[in-house]
Amino acid sequence: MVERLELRSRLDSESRAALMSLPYTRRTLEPDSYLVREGDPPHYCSAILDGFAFRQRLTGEGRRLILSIHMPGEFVDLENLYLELSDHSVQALTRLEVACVPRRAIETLSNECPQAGAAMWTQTLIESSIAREWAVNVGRRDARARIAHLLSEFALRLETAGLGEALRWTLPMTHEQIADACGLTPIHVSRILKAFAGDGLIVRDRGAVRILDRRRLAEIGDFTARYLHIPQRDGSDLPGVPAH
Amino acid sequence: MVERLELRSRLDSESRAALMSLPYTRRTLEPDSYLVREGDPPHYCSAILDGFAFRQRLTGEGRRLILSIHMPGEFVDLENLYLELSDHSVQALTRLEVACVPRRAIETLSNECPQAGAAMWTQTLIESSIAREWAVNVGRRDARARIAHLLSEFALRLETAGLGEALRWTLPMTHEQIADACGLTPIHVSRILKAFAGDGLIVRDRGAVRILDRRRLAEIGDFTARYLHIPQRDGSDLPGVPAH
DNA sequence: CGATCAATTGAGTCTCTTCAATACGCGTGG
DNA sequence: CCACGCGTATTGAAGAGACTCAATTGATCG
Repeated sequence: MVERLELRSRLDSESRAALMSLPYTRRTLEPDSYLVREGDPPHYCSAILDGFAFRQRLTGEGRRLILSIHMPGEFVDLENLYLELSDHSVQALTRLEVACVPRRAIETLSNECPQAGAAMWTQTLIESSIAREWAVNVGRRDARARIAHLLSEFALRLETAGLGEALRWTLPMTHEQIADACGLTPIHVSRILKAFAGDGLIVRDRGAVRILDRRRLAEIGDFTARYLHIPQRDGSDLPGVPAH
Repeated sequence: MVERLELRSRLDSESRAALMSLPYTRRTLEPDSYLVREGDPPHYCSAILDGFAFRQRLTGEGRRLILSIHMPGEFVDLENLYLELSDHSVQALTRLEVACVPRRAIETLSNECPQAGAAMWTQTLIESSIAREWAVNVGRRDARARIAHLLSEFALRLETAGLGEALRWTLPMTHEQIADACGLTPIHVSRILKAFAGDGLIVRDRGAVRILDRRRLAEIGDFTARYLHIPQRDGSDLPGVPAH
């Protein structure tokens, strides 16, 4: 189950075995409960087995920005591996199953098996890349594009994780969460989602958003996939993303 | 000269020696010239010896967001070490002296000397943390606070690099660059800087901003230092930052 | 069947943007 | 040394996108 973590890096069997033999404890978390709290020293890194999580930071005035969404197969909190104190929180978006690995075990692994370390390092680099795109999104796009971009990124990452059909392309976020992910107010998010629904791009059911037309959302959201650094086997386009 | 890179990580003499013996070539770049171009495969990682650089990304509509500022003693483009294509550009902000290290040499080093690898990994984690804060800044603060935050971060990092006095606390950015760093227009930046100057927080000379009152800027900008992960020897406050 | 939380709708406001014109600083060349 | 040109900064006025406030609806759950 922890194996599909490293889709993106070449691992030999030895590294793979080392990763597989990491000690862990399984935990289940309810929505909104904290995996990591801002200001805590990090003791564990968790790999998501099932469900979604998100990262967030608060301003001094108590305003929130959601920084990223995490899916099954991803490690959360490798970001704090070598840092003293966590600079942000990680919370469960849905009911969440995680495998908690002691931080020390990961440090030891990456010392003894540089290839596995490089694979994890690579994941943190990809997450930085996503963070940069996120900043561009909230900093330089209008509200429609921000939301469309969020949906597009989610859809493509869902697909990459092999979960698109299974979850029926449903983003389990409330308007308030979407607003905090895009630097908007929930009221404005509501209006824009309504317009998207009217245009047949999405449907809304029970506080979640189901994606219907990825292609058009990608256009509206100025979405391109390069920043996700998804390995390309062949030269073909990624689905739902306009050519370059 | 490359030695001061690793202020934040504990390195034994062996790792230090390995880092010091990395092969490199020295290059000088004029302002605005590219160190890394979006879409290029990364062949080198550069350590800044003198001057400032910045990272940027463009939207499909050609709008720019500046993602970070880099100072002497920092590696740029470790971010692309294990990635196929660069997802952003790095440009010289001022005249720039860099030491270019072949990517392969760094990979080899981090395989053979995990401690040095961890030190570099740590630097990339800190940069992600800065990127997250940057996203919060453009996503959830008003224009005044964004600019004040940018100035505060710059001031503290200058100091950490030991360059505050030497450079007289001067941020060598045009209004347009500040605007692109904060997700604003240069016109609005101009107005706000004028107000800051009127309040005695800064002075402007020749398209650069000199910082006068760090403490007040930090308040206005909702600036706290945790996200920079600057190692604290003693329990004392960082200068120019309000006590938590 | 209230209670509660999320979403919706409308009206008015404000920050920041856009557009346009002008001024300034600085290097170049006459 | 001054005129010219260019990039950057400034200023004003008008407009737009997103926000705030407030009231209403809707869904879910005990």
